[in-house]
Amino acid sequence: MGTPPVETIAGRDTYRHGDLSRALVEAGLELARAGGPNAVALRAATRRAGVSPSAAYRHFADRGELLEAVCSASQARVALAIEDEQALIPDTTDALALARLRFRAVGTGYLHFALAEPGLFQSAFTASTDLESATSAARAGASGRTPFELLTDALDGLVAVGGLSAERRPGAEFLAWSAVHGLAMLLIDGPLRALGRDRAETLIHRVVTMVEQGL
Amino acid sequence: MGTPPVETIAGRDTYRHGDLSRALVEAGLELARAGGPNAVALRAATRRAGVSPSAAYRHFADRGELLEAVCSASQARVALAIEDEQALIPDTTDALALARLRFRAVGTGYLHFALAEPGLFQSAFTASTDLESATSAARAGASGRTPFELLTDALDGLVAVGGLSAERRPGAEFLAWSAVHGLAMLLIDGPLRALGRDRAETLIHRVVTMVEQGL
DNA sequence: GCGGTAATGTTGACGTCGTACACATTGACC
DNA sequence: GGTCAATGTGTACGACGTCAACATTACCGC
Repeated sequence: MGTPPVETIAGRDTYRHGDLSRALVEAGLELARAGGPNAVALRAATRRAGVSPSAAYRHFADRGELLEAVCSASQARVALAIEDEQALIPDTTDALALARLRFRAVGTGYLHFALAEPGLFQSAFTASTDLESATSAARAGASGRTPFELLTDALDGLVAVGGLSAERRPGAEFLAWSAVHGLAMLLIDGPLRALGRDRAETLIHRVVTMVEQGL
Repeated sequence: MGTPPVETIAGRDTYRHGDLSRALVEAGLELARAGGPNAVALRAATRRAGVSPSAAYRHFADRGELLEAVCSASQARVALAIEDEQALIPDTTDALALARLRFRAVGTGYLHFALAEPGLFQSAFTASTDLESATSAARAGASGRTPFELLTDALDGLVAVGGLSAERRPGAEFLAWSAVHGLAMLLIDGPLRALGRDRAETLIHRVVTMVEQGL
């Protein structure tokens, strides 16, 4: 007799959670959105998932591994933002103009995401990542490409239509990335934090133009 | 009778410390050098200063204020690095060439410091700072100018000798800073972390050139 | 169907951190 | 010389990451 213990464990009727790994990453994303990478705490994430702190260790070796998963998920969102920006480009028969617009959209999409979701943006790129992992599937958007790959694609597209000489192509992704990433950091974290939306937009346009001309 | 308590408190014979504020900042700098801004812990700093944790609160409102002081000190070192780089420029009568070299030295000094002292560099610029505080005396080098001011000086110098049109001058500091700061981040923290010294040096040269041409 | 095993979650503990409060010590000034 | 403000100490609390021992359950071969 006696009623069986339904919901004895907060928000859960079974002993097993079911999909804790994903739940922790999603909780981590919320924490990152609100407070950046430093706010991604193991205990806070497990609390949100309705699970005891140690449970996280069945899925992640330590906090760093959870943070890395959150980082990958954040990068995937950056990729989506870039793809969205590229999708706004009107149809054109001018291949060169199109390639240029696609290239610019990488930068503007990147920067608009940084402004719209500073916490996620910081988590995406301040948590340490190396070049190999910058091209891993977990960080890709709808097209299956990571932000870094979307950038190299755009540069290759420029070369294909003569918008960039092949001799200047090698390493160009790092030049472009540096400029755009740096502006993002200054706008979010740094001395340009207090800049108004309009001024920020102007700067974004100028930086992307500088890259286009300076490559 | 009985011997008076000499050195009862670790590394100190008096109850008062004497210069705790400075000692804490210096301890904080060591921590930052070794582990970046996240490693700047109040308790660790007080431990190194041979003082109890609460003592720090007589000089800093909270950890954030200590971190900010460490940040200022780190920026002062960046300024010194830039000044050192500029001091290496050989004498020339060609005013334009000199202005260009002085401008480039800002970028290369900045980036060389980032590579040589990544922990300090991160602490200098990731701990949030706004534009007003980017021009405060605590962050200045030997010349009394902050890194940001050294950059604006170099740009003004370029305009003065015709190396940059006056119409392109406004906001140019942000373009230049973005590119250089972004590369620093990618080299230290980001995907370019594993790059060799030579490749990094090549990239540094190219980014500075891109800025020069793209301004 | 049944029992064992591996996967998954819980409990309790330890050492770290930031911070607050009450208390102790001391230099400096009337 | 006594008082006061400045400075440092001790103790405590809650949050954090992490570990080891234990509990519960899904699944797989019999």
